[in-house]
Amino acid sequence: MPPRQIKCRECPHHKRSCFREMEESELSFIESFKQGELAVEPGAPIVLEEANSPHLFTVLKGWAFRYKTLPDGRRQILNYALPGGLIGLQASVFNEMSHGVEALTPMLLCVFSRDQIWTLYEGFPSLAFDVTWLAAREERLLDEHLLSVGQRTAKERLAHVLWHLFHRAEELGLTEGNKLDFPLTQQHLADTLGLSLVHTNKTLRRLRDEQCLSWEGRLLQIHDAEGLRRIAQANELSTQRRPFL
Amino acid sequence: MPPRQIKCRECPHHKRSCFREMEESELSFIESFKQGELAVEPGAPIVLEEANSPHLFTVLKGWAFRYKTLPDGRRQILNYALPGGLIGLQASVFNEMSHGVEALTPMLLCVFSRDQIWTLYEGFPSLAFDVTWLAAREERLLDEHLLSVGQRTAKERLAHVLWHLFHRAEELGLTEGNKLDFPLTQQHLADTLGLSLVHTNKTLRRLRDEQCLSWEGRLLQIHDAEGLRRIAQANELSTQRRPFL
DNA sequence: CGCGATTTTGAGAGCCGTCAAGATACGTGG
DNA sequence: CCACGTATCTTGACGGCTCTCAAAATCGCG
Repeated sequence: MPPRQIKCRECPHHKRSCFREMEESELSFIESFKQGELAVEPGAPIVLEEANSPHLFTVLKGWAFRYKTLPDGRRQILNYALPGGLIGLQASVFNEMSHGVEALTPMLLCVFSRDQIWTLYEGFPSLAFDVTWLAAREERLLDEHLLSVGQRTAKERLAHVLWHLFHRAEELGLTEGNKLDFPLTQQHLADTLGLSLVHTNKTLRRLRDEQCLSWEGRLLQIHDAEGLRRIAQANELSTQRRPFL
Repeated sequence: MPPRQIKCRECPHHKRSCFREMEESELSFIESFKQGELAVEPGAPIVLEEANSPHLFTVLKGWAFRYKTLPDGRRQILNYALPGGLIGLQASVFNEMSHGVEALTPMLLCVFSRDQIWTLYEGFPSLAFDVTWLAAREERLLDEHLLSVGQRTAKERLAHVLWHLFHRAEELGLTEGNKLDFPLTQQHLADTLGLSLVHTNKTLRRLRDEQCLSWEGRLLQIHDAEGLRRIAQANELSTQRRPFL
């Protein structure tokens, strides 16, 4: 299909309040940097775990997840990519990927050539800094996730991810009130939290029984966000404006 | 104490084969960037979990660990910092820290002012790229750690960290044959792996009984590295040369 | 020599995993 | 519109890995 090129300076995402404003010169540089757009279907691989993709992506629309697997098949979901996320930075830096990325919903990706990243560092220090910013953000999310999997109980973990993902979606305007179109299955949650599917299901039931949330089909509703936060012992989150490439 | 300034261009670390070579201009820039040196004692905090340190550090000597804690005191160790590691990048980028760092051994740190990081991005794209490289490396280590804590059994986790840390130390020339001066306590290992101290101890005993390793006092000896790797289902590691600031 | 930190071992409990079976939902083809 | 297959969700029973509690041994150090 012929990619419908959206001009970056007209990109609706740059106008969202959760992203920092860009200067005209930055926008036009990114535009020249952009190779095209890519649409992928749910379940489709965006990067394979062993492969060495020559591309760097920005998420324009949809959800994806990053994961690693052990030789015997056990899978750990590392993080989720939502609009504004960068995919494939590790490959750009190391020339090799050590994790896979798979789409959860229909997605629209902005494609960059990873060779060009060097010209970005040479020509636009402010954008180079943004790339580092995004890498550091991913690191912080992983820190928080690791704290969960290592120290929290099953109930705490579940409360934490759901609370966390809801807030990330909310920042991006994907929610309506306390409602969210939530594309994960319970298996995804289990692989995210290091729990079995069965135990995830039973723990979920307890959270529902306690009126914290409801989840039917793809519709997730958070009825007691503060309760979830308390259960998870989570800190309030700081909502800084972030870069969007 | 008056910091004994080692000139970067004479810094012994830059000559190690695991680090990339730097150009004269890069070295002299880093030198101007350097504020001084800091020595810290074992157990001393380098960055506090809530604090907002104005500094960015490079490890010249010694071991430290990064951690997060829950309000009720449970602690998760996120990663270890060895010579060549960067400490405080998140603070430089976000103006806030979300984890603490504590020294395990006597350390020597190279101190930079985090305000200057911007001039680095403007003046030296190659060094800016190096900062991103290091951030992406930390991300990859966290990915691997999360896979461990989420999916591996106690025995597999223990085999994996010990194997992993031994190799990192080996790269840096801190080992002698299969011997390593290992500064962690079993409590550190437990908090790293998300296990209780007691279970960590018992699992360690099994690895010793199987002749995989021995550990007396601070002396760790790996007798069967390949066995550890097999138990952990770990991939061989790629030893790319990496930047050192 | 004595005290605190660390390591070690045993006993019992509980959180969570595995196994198994059914229920529900959804897309496809007849 | 119904039959059917696949994916997902749900629930119960049972087992085991890991936790907590407790106490003793060992080490490091002033």
